[in-house]
Amino acid sequence: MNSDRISGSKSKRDWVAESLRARIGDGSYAEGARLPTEEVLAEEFEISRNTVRDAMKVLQNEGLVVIRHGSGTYVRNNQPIVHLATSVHGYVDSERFQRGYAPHMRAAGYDQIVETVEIALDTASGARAVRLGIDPELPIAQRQVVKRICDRFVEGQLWQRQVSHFPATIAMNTELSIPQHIERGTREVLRELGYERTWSYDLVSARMPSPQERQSFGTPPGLPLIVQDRIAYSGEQPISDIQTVMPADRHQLLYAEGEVDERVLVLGSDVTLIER
Amino acid sequence: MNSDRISGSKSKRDWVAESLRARIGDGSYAEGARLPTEEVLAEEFEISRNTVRDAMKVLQNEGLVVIRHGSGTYVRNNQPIVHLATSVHGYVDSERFQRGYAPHMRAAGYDQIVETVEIALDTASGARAVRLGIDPELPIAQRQVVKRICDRFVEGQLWQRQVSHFPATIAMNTELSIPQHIERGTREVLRELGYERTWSYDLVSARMPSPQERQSFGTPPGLPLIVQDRIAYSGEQPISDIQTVMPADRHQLLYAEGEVDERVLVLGSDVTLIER
DNA sequence: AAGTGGTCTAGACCACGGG
DNA sequence: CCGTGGTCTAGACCACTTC
Repeated sequence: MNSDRISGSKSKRDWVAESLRARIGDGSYAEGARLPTEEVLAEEFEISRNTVRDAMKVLQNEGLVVIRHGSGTYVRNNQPIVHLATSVHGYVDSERFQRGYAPHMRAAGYDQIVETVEIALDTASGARAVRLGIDPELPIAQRQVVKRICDRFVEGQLWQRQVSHFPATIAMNTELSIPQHIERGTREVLRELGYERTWSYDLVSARMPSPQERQSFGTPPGLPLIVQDRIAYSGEQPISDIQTVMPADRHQLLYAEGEVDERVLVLGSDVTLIER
Repeated sequence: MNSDRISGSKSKRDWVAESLRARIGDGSYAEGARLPTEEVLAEEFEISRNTVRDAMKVLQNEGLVVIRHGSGTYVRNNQPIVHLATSVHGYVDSERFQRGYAPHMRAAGYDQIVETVEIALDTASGARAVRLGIDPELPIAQRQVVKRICDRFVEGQLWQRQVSHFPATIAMNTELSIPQHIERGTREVLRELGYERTWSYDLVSARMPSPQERQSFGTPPGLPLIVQDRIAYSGEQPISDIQTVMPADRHQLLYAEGEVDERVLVLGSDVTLIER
């Protein structure tokens, strides 16, 4: 049944992982199907259950399987949920989620799109201070920023988190420092305050979540987060740093040169443009 | 010494991981320093070595420590090598690395920038076929693509890998299907072939590397890859899908609305623009 | 209640690196 | 060489889901 392990060539763990990987690849274990139990596999491969578990962890970290406590180990469904897109010519406003994203998600059959807003006063330091045009060496009192945390829930689960930072000199004692949804968006509020956005850039990176983040997002181990930082300017003055954190299995970013047109529709119907 | 574990509140593994995390956080274990051996920690926490190892794996997956076989476990150095940027208005050509990136890396003190080129004939399927405007249902013979694999090495280590796909109808039997560096870039070759780029978009995602990729890149466990796909068009005809895969600890993508100017220099001196 | 994965142990032995 | 982490085992018991 099993191609015998060439003794010494690799560890049992890797041998088992490779065997299972092959079975998943050729469809022996179909998508979504439950794998044999650890005990059964241990017998089949004539190794201890602990070693089977090690192999399972390898597969889990590759995102091939999902292990469910008390239930079994399943071949991970291909993540067809790829979507979300943002145009560099648009503006990822901290609270326009409802207008662009939520309707799309609802159309896709998801309900219960909830958005919560929190406010915190924070001190900018390091890279974020620099991006907001604040000298990180200044005393704390002069490095204050208003932090707006916007959590988007889909079906009761955290879908993405957006943390916006505004220099306190701009946002303190304005609508921006009130923990309440702003229907017209923070960009408009900034404009009314005399800081019209004239330029912006995005920084995109990826990292693994902390244990708390993994719990918040409900993501399996081995799933990275995409982090997008959009820094906006009014002339030479940085006015906001909007950070969006998204699990990589449900999000993909789209950046288009010039106008986004119907050609991107080849990607499928799941392209959402936030703000044009 | 240790804050006693509140029995039952959490697993020993998490308790130990948390303790070590705290020590790393407050500097008890400095950056780059070696942690006590697994055996010593097992004694200190009065648990078995296996459980210590489980805790170590947790920390490793968070990117906090690096475990070196035969040597010890070390607090991971912060990766200050963040950089690389690309402008959406530029064109990430499959081989312009030398002109934009290599000089920058050399200026930063890195030497030995090597680029290798391989060619393969492949069959497009699934999402990639769709992006290249090829019906995935067509017979294999009509779904052929020329695949150009471009590996960039820095100091003998794989730094990033670029895999370009061109429809075979365009690239077959042209300079594009010869495994040799193209100094003027593939964009120019396409133009000469009558396919001038008129539009493009990027898809950015992140995922964990496969075991082979981890080995190629020499990255530690728990480090994701950033994947950028740039799809270029000539009119309505997709002409290339250039995929760049980069470890997330050494790369960050920069997308700017309008022209990139000196304002991004606040990010530091490590901003490289590939092709304007 | 039965079944499945999660935690933990004690110990043996292997593989790698330079304390 | 010695010390370090890596692999593997057999088994006990716990936690979760419901096959």
